[in-house]
Amino acid sequence: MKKTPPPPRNAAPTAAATAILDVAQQLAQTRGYNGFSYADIAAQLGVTKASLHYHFPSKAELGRALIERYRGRFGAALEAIDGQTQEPLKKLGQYVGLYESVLSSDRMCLCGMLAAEHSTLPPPMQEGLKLFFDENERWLTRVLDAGRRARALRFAESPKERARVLIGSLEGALLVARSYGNLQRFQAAAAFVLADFGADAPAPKRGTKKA
Amino acid sequence: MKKTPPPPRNAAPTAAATAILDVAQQLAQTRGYNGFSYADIAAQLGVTKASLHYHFPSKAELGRALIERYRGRFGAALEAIDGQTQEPLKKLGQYVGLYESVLSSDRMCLCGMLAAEHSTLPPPMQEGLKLFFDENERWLTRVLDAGRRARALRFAESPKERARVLIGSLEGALLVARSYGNLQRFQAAAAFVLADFGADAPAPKRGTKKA
DNA sequence: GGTATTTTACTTACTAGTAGGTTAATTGCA
DNA sequence: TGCAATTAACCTACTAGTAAGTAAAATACC
Repeated sequence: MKKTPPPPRNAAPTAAATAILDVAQQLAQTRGYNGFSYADIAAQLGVTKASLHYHFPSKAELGRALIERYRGRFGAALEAIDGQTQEPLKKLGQYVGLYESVLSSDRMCLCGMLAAEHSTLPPPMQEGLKLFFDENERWLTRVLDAGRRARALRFAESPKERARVLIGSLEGALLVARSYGNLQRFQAAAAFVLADFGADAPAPKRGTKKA
Repeated sequence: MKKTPPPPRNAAPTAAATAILDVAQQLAQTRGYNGFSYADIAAQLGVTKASLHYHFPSKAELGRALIERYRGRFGAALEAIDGQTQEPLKKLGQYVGLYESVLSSDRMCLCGMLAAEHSTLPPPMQEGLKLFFDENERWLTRVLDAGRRARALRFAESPKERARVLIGSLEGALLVARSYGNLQRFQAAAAFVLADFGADAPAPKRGTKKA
C-alpha cells in the first residue's frame, strides 16, 4: 500500500524543491492557500503537476513546508537584527521594515494570510502558524522588555501584551493597506506604532522611505 | 437569447435570498471567499445549487451582495452608536465591541477576511471593500476629531491617520486572535488601543486578569 | 367570479473546466 | 547500469454555471 515513491523529505532542499516553494510562496502570499493550485505552480515553472507531487506529495505537505521555511527565514532575520544593532527602537524599526518589504512586493505576510484561512488549513499548518506568531512574540517581548529597562522605550503594559498588540497591528495594517494597493498607508501606520513607544523618539521619516 | 429568467435584483430581499446570504456570510467569514462553494451553501440550506443560482446568478454577484449588506449593517450599527452615547470613549468602546462580537461567533470581520483575498476578488467586490473601510474611517475620524476637541480623547496625529491605524489594529487583532481561538487575546489588544487614547481610560467591561 | 396567462421559486439533469492526486513509463546523468 | 527526476496519461471529486421543465402563486382579462 505504498502510495508514492519515497520523496526525500527533511534534508537539504534540492534546487527544484526550492523553486517550487518560491512560486508557491508568492502565490500563497498574494492569493492565499485556497487561491492557488498545483496547476498554477506547474504553469509558472513550466513543469507538470506530477513533478510537483514528486517533491511535495500533497498540498498539505507543501503548505507545511512553506510555513516552516518562512518561519525559519523570519527567525534568521530577527537574529540578523540582533546582530546589527543594540538600540531597541532601531530594532523595532527594522522589525517593521520586514513587514514593509513584504508589502513592497505586493504580498501579504504569509502567516497573516494563512491566519485568515486558518479554519480551512490542515492541522500541521495551523500549528506552524502558532509557532510563527509565538516566535515573533518572544523576540518582540525580549526587545520591549530590554528596551524599557534601558529607558529607550516607554509603555505601560506588560511587554508580552504589548508585543501581541504590535504583531496584530502590523498584520492588520498590512492587510488593509494591501487592499488599497497603497504602501504609504502601511508606512503611516508603522510610523505611528513606533512613535507610540517613545514620546518623541527619533521618528522614522514620513513619506517615501524607499528611494 | 435571454440566458436567464430576469431575477428581481435590487429591491426588497426575499426570505430565500436572505437565508442564502446568511449562510454564505457565515462561510465567508470563517473560510473565506475562496473557501466555500455553492454546494456548501446548498447543503446547509437543503436546496439545490441551481436554486442558489436563481437568486444569485454568479458567485461574484453573491459576493457583491454579501459586502453590500454587510456594509449597510455596519453603517447602521455606527448610527446606532451615535444614537446611544455622546461620550467619545464610549463610542470607541462600542465600536470595538462590534469587532469583538464578530470574534465571539468564531468569525473574522467579513471585509477583513476578504481583504486578505483581495487580489482574487472580482472588481465589484474589491470596490465594495474599499467603501467599507472608507466608511469606517470616516465615522472614526469624526468621533476622534470631536473627542479630541472635547478633550475626551488624547492623541497627537491627525484624526484620519489615527482612524486608519485603529481599523488596521482591530482587524489585525481579530486575525491573529482567531488563529489562537482566543477571545481574550483580542480583548487585551482592544483594551490597549482604547487605553492609548486617554491616559487611564475606564477599562472595558470584561475582566483583566493578570498582575 | 372564473379562466388564461405570467411570474416566482424552485427541481433534475447536465455541461465544461479544474481540483488534488496516482500510475507507469521515460529521461538524463553519474 | 542504477537511480533521481520528470512526463504522459489518467482518475475521481468537485467547481461554477446552464438547460429545461414544473407546481404553485400572482396577475390580467372578460
